[in-house]
Amino acid sequence: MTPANLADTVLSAARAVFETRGLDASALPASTAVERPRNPEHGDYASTIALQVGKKAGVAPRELAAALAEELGRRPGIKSVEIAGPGFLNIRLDAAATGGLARDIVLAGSAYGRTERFAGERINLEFVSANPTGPVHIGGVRWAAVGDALSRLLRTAGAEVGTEYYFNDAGSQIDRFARSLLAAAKGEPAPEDGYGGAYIAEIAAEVVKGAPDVLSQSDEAAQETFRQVGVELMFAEIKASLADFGVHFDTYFNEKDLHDRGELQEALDRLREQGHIFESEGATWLRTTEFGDDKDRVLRKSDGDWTYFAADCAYYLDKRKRGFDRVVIMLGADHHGYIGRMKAMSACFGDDPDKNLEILIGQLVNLVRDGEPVRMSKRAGTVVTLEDFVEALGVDATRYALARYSSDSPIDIDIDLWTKAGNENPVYYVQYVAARTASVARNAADLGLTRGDAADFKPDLLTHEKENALLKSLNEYPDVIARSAELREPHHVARYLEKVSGDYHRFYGECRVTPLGDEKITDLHRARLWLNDATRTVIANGLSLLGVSAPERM
RNA sequence: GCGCUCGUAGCUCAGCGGAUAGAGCAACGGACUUCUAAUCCGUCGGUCGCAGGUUCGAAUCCUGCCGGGCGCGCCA
Repeated sequence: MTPANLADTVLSAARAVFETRGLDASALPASTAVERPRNPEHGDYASTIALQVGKKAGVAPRELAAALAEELGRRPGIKSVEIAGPGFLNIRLDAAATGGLARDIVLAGSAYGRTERFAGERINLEFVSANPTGPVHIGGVRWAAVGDALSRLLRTAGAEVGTEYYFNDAGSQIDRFARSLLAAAKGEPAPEDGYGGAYIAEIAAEVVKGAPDVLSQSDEAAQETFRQVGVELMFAEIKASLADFGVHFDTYFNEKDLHDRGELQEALDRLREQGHIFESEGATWLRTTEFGDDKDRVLRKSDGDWTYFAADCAYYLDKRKRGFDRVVIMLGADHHGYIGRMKAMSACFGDDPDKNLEILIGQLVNLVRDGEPVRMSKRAGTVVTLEDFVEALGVDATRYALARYSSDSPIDIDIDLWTKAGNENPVYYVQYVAARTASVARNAADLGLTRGDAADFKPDLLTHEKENALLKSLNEYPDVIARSAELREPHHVARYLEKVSGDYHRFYGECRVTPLGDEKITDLHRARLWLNDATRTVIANGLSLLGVSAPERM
């Protein structure tokens, strides 16, 4: 029995009680949940439903709880129900009902944890979105890890997800990039407003290698070559470093296409139809203040040029036209000022900004060595890059470290901590369970111990306190995923895996899986092997959501 | 000034309106002739920033204040 099943059972028992007592069933919630009490004396699971609906239904919570306890106690799989405090229901399950899940988990394999929670929802996730003027830097790194994990989470929870990287290779930033390349190729110092760092010289050298006569051209023509080829090289490098990091995007979207296809004008027309456009001081404005923004925003400047915000509008409209119900954009904390205008823009299109547009803000990340933030990259000069992270920690530790914390909190990633081989390093702690379960399974196979047929599995043998705790944790996995996906917070998955890891290590310490010496193989050994393998399944599935490997050996 | 965000153990952080607020680190003390000790167990450690409010019940929701971070352009 899963927690979700139990919750349904509680609700149906409540309905039965309401019916026999002639109570108003509208006081009951559409769905309920059971929680796992901290204190083991409070049972395997607890329900607060009597507390929640007692008053509404006009019955004292304890009285309602008593009736519910009686009804619930008759349901299959439930060993006992006690009433505690003001009306808590403390529920204990039959060992077989809990233990049976170990088999279900093993048989489901990599599909364990999948739900249909978000079935039918089309969600667009945009993250990283750095322009190709340099390597992916620290601001994008957090979202590369978190955004990618979120996309995997949402897919596992049943959503149809499109990941997207938005860039602009035509703006003034790119001009500065091109001028910087040209200067580097000519051995001149970087322009005052240009880009520094060794990568500029490297890219410039690459360009010259591919087009040896470039420096004999006029500065104007040369700069154009550097712009085109340089952007191509830079973008290839960005994609390669993201790929090395395990991150792939379904769509790389160039702002230029919005211009070429006239989508900015289309967005403007659409907004005008909705009645939110006005002209002032020669410019064209969107009245975003109508929907709570601080000030109205210019879409088209008095010189006729489009603003960046106009492209944002067109891009949003483009995503919506492609059928995405939810447009999710992940930005760094320095961009949180955009939320107001973006939400208002969505409303101006006639959308519901609470539903159709989500903007997630990620706080700052520091890479820390010896207690001091690492500020500079060897290659990029002014900032720390994705490669710096991976070089310092490796892919697994980097992804785990970034996905482990709420994006709302600024974090320091300590190089010493995340490269340690010990339980103070969370990624090792969790991966060690993957290795340990694999090792136990190998040893079992060597001794001729196999799980046997699913039909012969005896879940009621798993009665040890540590077995019970581990089973309950494993059973929470689908709920953790669904909740994590709903909140857009992958860090819950990491925290959950750490909890499962602790439960497994404690189980391992007290419950021997493989037979000792010439001990005979028993049903208990086999039952524990099911539990061992179920643990490996959950750890492997969870780590894969975070893009982290589940090694067989360490 | 306005807006967003954070404030929980010495440190780094979890915490779904529920019961005695948790984990890791640090400190101290234990556990390997047996499945990986990269592990486990125990001890120590709290005005959940402050003050009100809502609630049967608040770290959690609301309001105000204090403190830290960030943002407030016809820039990109």
